[in-house]
Amino acid sequence: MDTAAPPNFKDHLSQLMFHAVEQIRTDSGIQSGIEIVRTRQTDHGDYSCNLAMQLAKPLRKNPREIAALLIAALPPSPYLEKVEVAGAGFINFFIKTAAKQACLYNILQRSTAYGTSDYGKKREIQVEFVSANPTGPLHVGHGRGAAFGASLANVLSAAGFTVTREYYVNDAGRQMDILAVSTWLRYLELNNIHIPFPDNAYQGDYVKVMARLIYEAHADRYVHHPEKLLQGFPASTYEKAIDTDELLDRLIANARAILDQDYAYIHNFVLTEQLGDCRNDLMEFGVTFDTWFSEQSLFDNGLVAHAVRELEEKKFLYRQDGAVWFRSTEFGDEKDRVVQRENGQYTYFASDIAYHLNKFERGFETIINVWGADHHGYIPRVKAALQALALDADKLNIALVQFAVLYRNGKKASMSTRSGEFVTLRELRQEVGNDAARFFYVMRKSDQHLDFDLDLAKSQSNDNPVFYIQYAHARICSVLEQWGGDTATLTNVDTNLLANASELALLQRLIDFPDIIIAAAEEFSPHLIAFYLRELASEFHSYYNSTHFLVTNIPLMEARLVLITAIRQVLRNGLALLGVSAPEKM
RNA sequence: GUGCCCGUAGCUCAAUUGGAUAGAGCACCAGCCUUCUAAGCUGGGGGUUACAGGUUCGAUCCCUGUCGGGCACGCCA
Repeated sequence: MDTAAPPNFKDHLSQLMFHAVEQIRTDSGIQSGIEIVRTRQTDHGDYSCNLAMQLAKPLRKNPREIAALLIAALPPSPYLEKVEVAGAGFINFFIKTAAKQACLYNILQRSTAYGTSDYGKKREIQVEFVSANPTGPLHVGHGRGAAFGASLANVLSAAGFTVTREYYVNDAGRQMDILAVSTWLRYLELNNIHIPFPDNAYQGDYVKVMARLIYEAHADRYVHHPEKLLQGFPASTYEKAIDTDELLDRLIANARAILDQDYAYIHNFVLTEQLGDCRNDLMEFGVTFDTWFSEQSLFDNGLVAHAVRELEEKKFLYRQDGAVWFRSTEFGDEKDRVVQRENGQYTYFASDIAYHLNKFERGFETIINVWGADHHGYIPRVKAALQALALDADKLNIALVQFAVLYRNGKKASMSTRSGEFVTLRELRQEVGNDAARFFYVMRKSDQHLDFDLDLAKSQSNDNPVFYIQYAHARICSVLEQWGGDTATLTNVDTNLLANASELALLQRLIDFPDIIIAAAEEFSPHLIAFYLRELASEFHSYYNSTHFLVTNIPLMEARLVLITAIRQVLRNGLALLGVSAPEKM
């Protein structure tokens, strides 16, 4: 067989078509990148091109006629069996079986690198995802963003982009102050000082755990004049204000004043604790980051003030009702937005402008923000700010991820904190396992609501797509183990013997893998990988049931072993993109 | 009320972004294990792509309207 690795057939055909177009019409206006698609039916060949139909109007000619001209002008190719005009003017390409068979060695040789391409030309892409406030454990909603973002980043990287994975840490805002005060109140309780706990402070048990850690390490070291905490709030009014923001803000202000330097200790302690927990949780989930970007650093380095000043100089700010507003309506937003409050505090939006300005200054060619779908209303104002700063807002892509709804026993599992049903990502992972969680989260298009069936995710049955795919991998491992040889020795095998319909279909499926990765990268759609793997596994299981591999005819056996070894490799590589393991035994 | 997203088989979802006869999995019915893992396979029925128009060689996809569902509309993050 031919030892030279065949090219990507899509790219190859696209180039052939480009040359053909140049032959028949030099002023066609077509530069390159002529679209070639896979066909759905085998009698339409392997690949197809609709260019003739698109040229029908400008050339004022019958599309079938144009197709015939294009085919006649096509440069010769060693990989093509035949080319046909079909239907309304489709050009259908049939690839030589030998050329497809030659791809098998390419898969084995490239091993874990098979499927990767240089499509992205090493262009720099940043994917920012999760970015949950470090004020408590990650919940199942964050889980989908984590799984989606991690898989997307893997896919982009495999498609040849240089990817930076980033987590934006909201360590500067009011929410962190609320957590610090909540923890201090719990700590005071451990010191037998009981102040009614506000309804809108952090209620979770993890707050009590942090309080106990401080108590055990420092005893009553941080008990300072708790009576002053109620300043401005006599007991009678306190009870009434138990669920108001005014009370919370007063408690924060008083705690800062009372604790002074020690406030920073508690604030820093709870931040470190929660961020560490979050990082461990994600690491166990197979989700890692290159950069943990601190919101506080934007303030410390003067970047927020800098960004606001830029907007000021460009005349996009004005003062009204004591606050400073950004004229985002000039760029299509529904209303203008406050960047600095009446009390002098910058809004979250202000630091976000600085953050995005900083992202652009770091030189990324594409920036992807993975956000929960509930943030969609926030997009116009961020893009407006970028435009106001004379930046190319189209470089910023927002991937909205819809919520996941958990189902147990066919019924919605409540997600409220009180119910005791699971709310945290960690509990989900413990119940269904990391593999099922990672796979189920990306099994649907990200902008679709996800019904997460807990019972299905746990079930070890053919209904469970994760096990179905992993089972295909384990079956191959089992066959190869019983064969007993080393797959690395399968180098002089006559792959021409792989000629029946299911073998040819599997070959083409394996050849599709790099194109699937590119499509998933282009469309920010890792679910395409999940669907692809389901189909590959399905075709393999069918093949397995119809064909015996370990036959006495040695050349035939070896040819089939080469094929299933290649399938195993693609299953592994695909599962790796999704962060799912490929067990050798099940 | 205004804006964004969505509506595909009984259920959960695909459909190479405007292509050829709209596909899978559950569920239902009928079959396949003394042979490499039955966590598997084979066959069968199931559709006016919410509805009504429009654009063109061609529409699940684009435009308009209606109905239905979700989300967002703060000097919160």
